Amino acid sequence: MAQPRVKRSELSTPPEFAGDPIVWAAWLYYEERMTQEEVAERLGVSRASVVNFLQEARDRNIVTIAVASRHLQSVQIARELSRRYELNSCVVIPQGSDELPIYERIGRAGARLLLDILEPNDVLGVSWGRTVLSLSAELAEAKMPGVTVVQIAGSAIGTKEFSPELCTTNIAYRIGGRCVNLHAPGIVSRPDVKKLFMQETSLVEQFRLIRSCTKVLFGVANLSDASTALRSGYMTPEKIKPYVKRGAIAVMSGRFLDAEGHPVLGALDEQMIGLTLDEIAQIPERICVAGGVEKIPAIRSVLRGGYATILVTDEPTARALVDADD
Amino acid sequence: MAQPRVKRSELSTPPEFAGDPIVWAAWLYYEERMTQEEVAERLGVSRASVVNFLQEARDRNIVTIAVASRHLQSVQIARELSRRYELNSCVVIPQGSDELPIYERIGRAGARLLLDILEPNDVLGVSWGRTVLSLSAELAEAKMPGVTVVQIAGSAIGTKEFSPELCTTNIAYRIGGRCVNLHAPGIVSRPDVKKLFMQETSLVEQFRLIRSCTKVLFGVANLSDASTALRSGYMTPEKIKPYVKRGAIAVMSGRFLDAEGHPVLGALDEQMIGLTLDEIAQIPERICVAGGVEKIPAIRSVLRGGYATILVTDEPTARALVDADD
DNA sequence: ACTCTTGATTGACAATTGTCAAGCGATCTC
DNA sequence: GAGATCGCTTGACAATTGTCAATCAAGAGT
Repeated sequence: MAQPRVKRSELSTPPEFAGDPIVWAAWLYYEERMTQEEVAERLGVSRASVVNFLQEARDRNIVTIAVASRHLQSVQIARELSRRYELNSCVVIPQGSDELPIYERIGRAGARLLLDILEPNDVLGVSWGRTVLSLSAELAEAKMPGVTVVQIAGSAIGTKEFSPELCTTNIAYRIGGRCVNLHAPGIVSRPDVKKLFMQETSLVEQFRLIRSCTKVLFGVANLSDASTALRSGYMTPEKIKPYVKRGAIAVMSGRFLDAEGHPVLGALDEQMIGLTLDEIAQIPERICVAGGVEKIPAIRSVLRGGYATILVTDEPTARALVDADD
Repeated sequence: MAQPRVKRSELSTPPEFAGDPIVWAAWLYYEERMTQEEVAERLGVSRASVVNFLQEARDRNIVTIAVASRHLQSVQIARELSRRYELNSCVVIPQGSDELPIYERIGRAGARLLLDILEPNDVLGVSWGRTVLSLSAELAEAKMPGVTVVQIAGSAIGTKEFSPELCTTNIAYRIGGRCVNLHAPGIVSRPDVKKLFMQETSLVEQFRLIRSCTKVLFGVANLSDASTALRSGYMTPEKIKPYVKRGAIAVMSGRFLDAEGHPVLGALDEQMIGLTLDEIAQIPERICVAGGVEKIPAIRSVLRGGYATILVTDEPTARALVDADD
């Protein structure tokens, strides 16, 4: 039954068809449940090659393997969190291998969830940060007709591997939607400079769009430890000092919150270009992706303030949030 | 590090949360790439249980594993078929294990493709048959906003495990769309009975909807061998005799075609309730799911007649169709 | 014509995964 | 309350899968 074994290079294989054995190996293995040995025989290569084909098929997203986010939402601890903080929905990922940093693991769960809840013609506001960037990188490709992705907070300088725009462009590209970036810094030097920027017609239009967001996606940072905001030079310790003095412990989308979830306003707010906390709270569906024990107080603050309708986090953090007494 | 091993039944596990360990096993194994042993340790159960959990997770579609249909379309033989018969797209599945019947394997590929090409607000016409039924059973659950699924050919009596309505209801249920079944037999006893039926307001409305289909899905049957149509009592040998005499070799959606792909009309056409071939040809996107060497002449006839814009078939059949001389 | 480099392929071995019969405990029946 | 039954769990073994260093083919450079 087995065909004679031929090396791939001996077959007349124009380069554009080189994917064939990979696709077929994937089909036979994953859909028809043949063993790798059977696939190898059918394709006329060694089993080791089949292993390589399958690896490449996964890498190139020819096969997709994903845990449906609605099932993560039905996990007990997720339900408890939803009830406690009146969330529309909540995803809790189990404590797993520590090989990947927590924000990548949460980013992946957030990516699955985002695809499940995005609807055609949504306008998705996107803040920026480490977890949001991970989410954008983990997103599977999918066609979501008519979706617009807009940046809701001005940019920081950006390091080699991280620029704020990457969050929006990644997401927009993968879901095949329109991408609208804010062409403005997140913090300008003086309040009057902000006014100048905000009068620019392009920014006026962008803000009109931003205020029509149907969903928004953001992370949360601590003020105490080295967050992306600090490391990226977006904020400096002296700039945030007055906020800390007045009780600020958390930052979301560049804005400050105290432990109770109340906004902490200050001079800097008049220099920031991006949605305010009040404006974010107007958006119907607000997805917060954040986890890790060090962020617990900050996340609690966001939840108490009612700024999130959906939370994606990890198990230890979720337990701490449920156990917290108000 | 390992938690003490506790039996699931010793934990306070209200039945509605019984899925928890299954969901988490799935996440840890498939998303975090832990080994089953690590998962077992983390969950405090034996590895054998993890195997069972993962099995159940797959069965219950908590994890989905699927080969993207657009990659099957890029396979060489599929491109050749597309060029040869001017198809918009073509999916060819490789010859695999013979454990599953050919129509189930093609049904699965068709299911993947359907999800890829369905767009919001589509009106999908669905014929009925063995392969279409398999497709409907293999379809993954997904929300396709605003899609309507309509039956385009009246029903036959239906056997225990197969009723024509199942094709439409399955598809509609899984994509979360509206389901419109034809409440009429596929073949009535006399032409004047058909006229009476067609004047019924409910049928008039249904046919108006059917004629607005944006996509249509159908199989093909041979006339020579025992097709579903014959086995289900929908047609009888004596009824189809006149058609065979005049060259009919294929049936699609209850209507007859000759080897060249030309319609073969006859007395029976005036007793059939359902779309005519001409009406089907008006629909913009026409998906034909059919395979198996015995169906080659019938499929070729459908392709020659230009009744399909998308074909889902298997490799040996595809090769035969490409090699055929016109 | 020879050698070097690159990238795909392979066989042999190690690790992981699937199977299955036996075990265990909860619940039901008489 | 003994015994039967059902469903879930487990340990041990068998089968499958992943790894990796060695090999091979083809093209580039001298």
